[in-house]
Amino acid sequence: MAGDGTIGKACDVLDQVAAFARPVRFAELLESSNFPKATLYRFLQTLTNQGMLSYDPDRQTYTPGLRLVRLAHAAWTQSSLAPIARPFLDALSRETGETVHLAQLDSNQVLYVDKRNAAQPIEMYSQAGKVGPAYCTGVGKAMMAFLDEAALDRAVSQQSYHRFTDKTLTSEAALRADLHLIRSRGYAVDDEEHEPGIICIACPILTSGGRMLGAISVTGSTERMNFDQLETWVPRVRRVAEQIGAEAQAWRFPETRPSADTDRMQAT
Amino acid sequence: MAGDGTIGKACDVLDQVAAFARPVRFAELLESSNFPKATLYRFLQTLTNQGMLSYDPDRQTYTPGLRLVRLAHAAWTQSSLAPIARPFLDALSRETGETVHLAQLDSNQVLYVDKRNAAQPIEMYSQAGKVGPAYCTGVGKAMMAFLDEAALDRAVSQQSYHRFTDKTLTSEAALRADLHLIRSRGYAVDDEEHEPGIICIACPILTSGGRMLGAISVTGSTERMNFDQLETWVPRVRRVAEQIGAEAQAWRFPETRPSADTDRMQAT
DNA sequence: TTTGTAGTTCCAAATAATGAAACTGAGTTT
DNA sequence: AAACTCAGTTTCATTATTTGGAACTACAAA
Repeated sequence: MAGDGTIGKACDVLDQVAAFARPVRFAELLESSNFPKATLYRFLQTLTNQGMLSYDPDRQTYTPGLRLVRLAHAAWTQSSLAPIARPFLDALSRETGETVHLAQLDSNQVLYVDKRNAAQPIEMYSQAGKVGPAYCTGVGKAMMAFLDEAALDRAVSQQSYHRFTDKTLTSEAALRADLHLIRSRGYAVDDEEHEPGIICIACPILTSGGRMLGAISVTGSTERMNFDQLETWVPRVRRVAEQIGAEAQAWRFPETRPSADTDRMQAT
Repeated sequence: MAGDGTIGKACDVLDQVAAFARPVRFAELLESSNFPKATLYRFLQTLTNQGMLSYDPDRQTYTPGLRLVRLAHAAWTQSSLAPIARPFLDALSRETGETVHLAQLDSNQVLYVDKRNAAQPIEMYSQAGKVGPAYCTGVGKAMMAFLDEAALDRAVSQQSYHRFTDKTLTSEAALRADLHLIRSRGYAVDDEEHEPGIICIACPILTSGGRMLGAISVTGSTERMNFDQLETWVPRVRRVAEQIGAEAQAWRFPETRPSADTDRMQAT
């Protein structure tokens, strides 16, 4: 992808290891990368040494390392969005009784940053950190619709347009039209475009200056409800999104921030 | 710390940004680093460009980037421990009704990888990814006790020995003695060594070859229970630790692993 | 023993990182 | 308005690091 020097290459290697959804051997990585043997080898050494990768000597495999978990923790708690949004998600989840998501845009994909699940208790990293397509999800479209022109063009052109269901929008033109509608209306819907039976409404989170920070959504299933029922939540979701946006903006210069991390650790 | 070339330096910068528990300006970073202006500047550029950092143009501040969250998700799901341990933690939490932790050792600190909270619902990243001291926590001591000699020496010498409470072990000698006991007995206790009123028992997770993978703990408070009551859980915790160890080992070559990630996404 | 496969090390050539110094530009003081 | 800060950005000759073909090792299978 990008190639800013040594650091860029190292990041590529990290992504590659992460892309295998399992512990991976040197040879496999070598095959799927353009790096020469020795070069890749040294990268793996260095990254392992740094804790960015972890190496299992028994099985001779690499996986993404624990240091990433540490750093991601910092990313989450320092983010200008997730910690602020947390209590709002709690409330929205309680009120609606449905699944609630907080997402941000990361290289034109949807990255789920937090979640409240209707049924089960929250599931740690196996939820947050997950990525999904932008062109066929509520949060994805809500976010793209509020990008500035240049960024929107880039985003639209970088979608895969894979047809997940009959209703998936599979062309730039169709997506653009929907985004236009979303922008004027202020919220996005996903009408089984990603998964059959799954519908959702989503609102963007914006600063007063109009910068798009992320999106929140409420998801339902066609088995339990129809679209009209789901759409009754739109005003509420929009208000919550506005509140989050306002609070996020308010932390202009936190100086001392009431750290989302300060909750008693009590862990031993 | 370590300095393997450009990559090591880049990782240092990431850590530095993460260490400020808030969005941080260029000048602040410059002050707290040894890098010359231009060098640091270029690192920040590149890392931001790569999504490892995120830059807020409004406030001119850097924070750890979203790409880290994505990568950490992969680290968690691909880890040979966390996904396997999950159902066991659920069970242990249900049975004991107490707070349960899964931890791994990361540069001789305790890194909490998963958690079940007695009272409240789970708290996302603000829990997993957190780090703590090893010399005065149950999981920390349980893990150190089962390191090989060289690694143990290193670990013991790298603790800070800050006195958190009256009961904190504050010397290498005292810690070594406790670790010796722990090793022979098979479990560790934390008797208010980290926080007053907080007690805990912890068992290491080992492969059959004796490699230490992590530890689990059950935590209680002196207000609700005494040590004897808590220690009745030791056999159970030990058994769970053994089971996790066995399963972790069993995934020698998963080929297709029943991915902890396969839970229906249903997110839009 | 030979052959093959997977991983590791070497070192001269190619490339990228370095950092002092100069520059910019928005805001402030004289 | 000119001079001055201060925070951030760019330049470029020098320096240090990365690079990768090829040679090597270790082990397993034929």
